[in-house]
Amino acid sequence: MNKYNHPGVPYFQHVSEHCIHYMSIDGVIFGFSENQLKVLLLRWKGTDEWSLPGGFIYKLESVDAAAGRIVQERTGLNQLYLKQFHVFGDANRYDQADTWQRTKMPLEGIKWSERTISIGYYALVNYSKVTPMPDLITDECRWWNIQDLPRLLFDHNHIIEVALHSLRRELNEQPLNHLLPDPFTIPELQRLHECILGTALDSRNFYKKMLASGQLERLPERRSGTSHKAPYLYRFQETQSGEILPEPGT
Amino acid sequence: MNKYNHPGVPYFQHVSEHCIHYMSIDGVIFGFSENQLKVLLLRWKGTDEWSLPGGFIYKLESVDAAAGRIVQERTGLNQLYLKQFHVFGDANRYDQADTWQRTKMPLEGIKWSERTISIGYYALVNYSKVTPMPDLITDECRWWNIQDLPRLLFDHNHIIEVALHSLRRELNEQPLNHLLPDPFTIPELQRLHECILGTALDSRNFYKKMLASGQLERLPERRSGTSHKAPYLYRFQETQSGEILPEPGT
DNA sequence: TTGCTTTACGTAACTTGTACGTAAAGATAC
DNA sequence: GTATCTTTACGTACAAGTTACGTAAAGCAA
Repeated sequence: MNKYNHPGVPYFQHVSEHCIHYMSIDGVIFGFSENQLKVLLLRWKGTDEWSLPGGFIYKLESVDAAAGRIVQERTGLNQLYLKQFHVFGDANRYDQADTWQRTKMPLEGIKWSERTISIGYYALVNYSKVTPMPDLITDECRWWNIQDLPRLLFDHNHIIEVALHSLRRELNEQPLNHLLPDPFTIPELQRLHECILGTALDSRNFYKKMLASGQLERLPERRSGTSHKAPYLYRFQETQSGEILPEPGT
Repeated sequence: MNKYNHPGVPYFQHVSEHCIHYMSIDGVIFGFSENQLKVLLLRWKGTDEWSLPGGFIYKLESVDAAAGRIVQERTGLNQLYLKQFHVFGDANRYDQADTWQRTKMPLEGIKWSERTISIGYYALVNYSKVTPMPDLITDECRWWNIQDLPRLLFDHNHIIEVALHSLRRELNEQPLNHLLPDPFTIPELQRLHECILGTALDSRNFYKKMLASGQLERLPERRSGTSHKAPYLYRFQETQSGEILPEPGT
C-alpha cells in the first residue's frame, strides 16, 4: 500500500469536509470474557500499530449520537450503554509527527487540524454479542485484555487509564449487567468487580452486599457445567436497566 | 446601540478567525458569601439578558488553559481551582433564533457555527478576592444567588444545574477552602456544605466528621465579633490545597 | 443576673463494612 | 462407590462509620 491508493485519504477528505475540525471522539469499549476485562482495539492498515476506535462529529450531529454511531459501527450493537467521561484537550497530547508517521497515513494533501480535542466515551457491552468490525482505515478489530495492552497510537493508553479510573469510581452507579451474560451469577459479577477494581474481594461479603442491595432478582435456575456447586442465576431488577445514554447531563 | 457599532461584531470576527469553530467553554464560577452559594453572571450589552461567562478556544491552546483564561478575565484571579465537569453537545441545545435575538447581537455578516458544543468547567473561588469584570459584549458582571437566578440565555440554567449536581457528588474530594476565607471556621464550612447539598446538617455530627477527617488544622485564634461563642479558626492541611487544575485526567 | 444563641465536645443506638467459620452441592481422584 | 477437593450459599463476631440527641461553656441582649 502506498500513499496514492490508501483508503484513508478519501475518508479524511470526507471528514475534513463534513465534520467538525479540531475535534474527535474516542471510544473505550469495555467487554468482559474469561474473567478478563477487555477493550476493543483497531490495527491500522498496513501496520502493527493499534488504537482505540474513534471518529468525528458531523457539523449538525449531537455528540452523544456521534459516539453511539462510532461504537455501533465497530460492534454491530444497536443497544448500548455509553458514558462521556473526559475531554482530552491538551494542545500537545502526543508527538504528532511521530504518531502520524507510525500510522503510515498520507495526510499531505488533506486540510488537517494541527491539534485535536478528543471527547472520551466509554461503552459497556456484552462481549458475546459483539461482532468486531474494522473501519476504512484499519485492517483488524479485536479484543485485548486490559492487563496486557501494547503501546497504542496517540495518547490512547492514557485515555484507557482514565476511562478505567472513571469506571472504577462510578462502579456502583453503572449498569454492569451490560457487561455480563443475561442472566448472570453472583460469582461472575464478583469477577467483574474484581477486574475493574484490580483487587480481590471476599466472596462471602460480596454475596451479602449484592443481595442486600435489593437490585438483584434470583431466578429458579442455576448455571450448570462450569463450577463445582452450580450457582444461582440472577438479573438486575428493572429500575437500573440503563438504556442508551441515560446521561446525568441531559 | 445598533448593529453597526456593536462591539461584539469585531469580537466575534476575531473569534471566527482564530478560535476553534463549533466549540465553546462555559464557566460556572462558584462563590460563597453571606451564607449563600453564588455564581458569576454577565448581562449582555444593551439588554436585560444574563448568561454564564464563556469563551472560545484558540486553535493551538489547551482547553484547560482556555478555561483558565476565561475565568481569570472575569474574576481577576490568577490562582484558581477549575474542574471540567461535562460536555454539552446536543445538536439542539436551545432555540438559536430566539436566543440570539434576545442577545441583540448582530451576527449577520459573521461566519458563525450553526451549533456549538460547549465544555463546562466549574470554578471554586474566594468571593472576597474577586473583582467581577464584564467583557467586550457585556455591560455588567455580578454575583447571583444560586437560589434565585433569572431565566438565562442559551441553556445556561441547565448547565448550572449540572455543575451543581457534579459539585454535590464530588463534594468530599473538592478543595472547598477555595470558596472560604482563609482561615475559616467550622460553622462557615458547615453552611457551605449545606448550601451545596441543599439540606440542613447536624452541627454536632458535622464537627465530629470534620475533625475526624484529619484534614483540618486548628489555629490558636478564634473568629471574633460575629457569633455568640467565638469559633476557632481552621485551615486545610497542606496535602489537599489544590492548585490550578489538579485534573484527574492529565 | 437571667435568658438566649452558638460553639464544642460527649454518649448511645444503629447501620455498614470487614474478617472469618461452615455446611451443602457438584466435580475429580482413587 | 467413597473420599477429597473446590465452589457456592449463608451465618456470626467484631470494627468502623453514621445518625440522633444531651449538655456545658462562651458570648450577646435584656
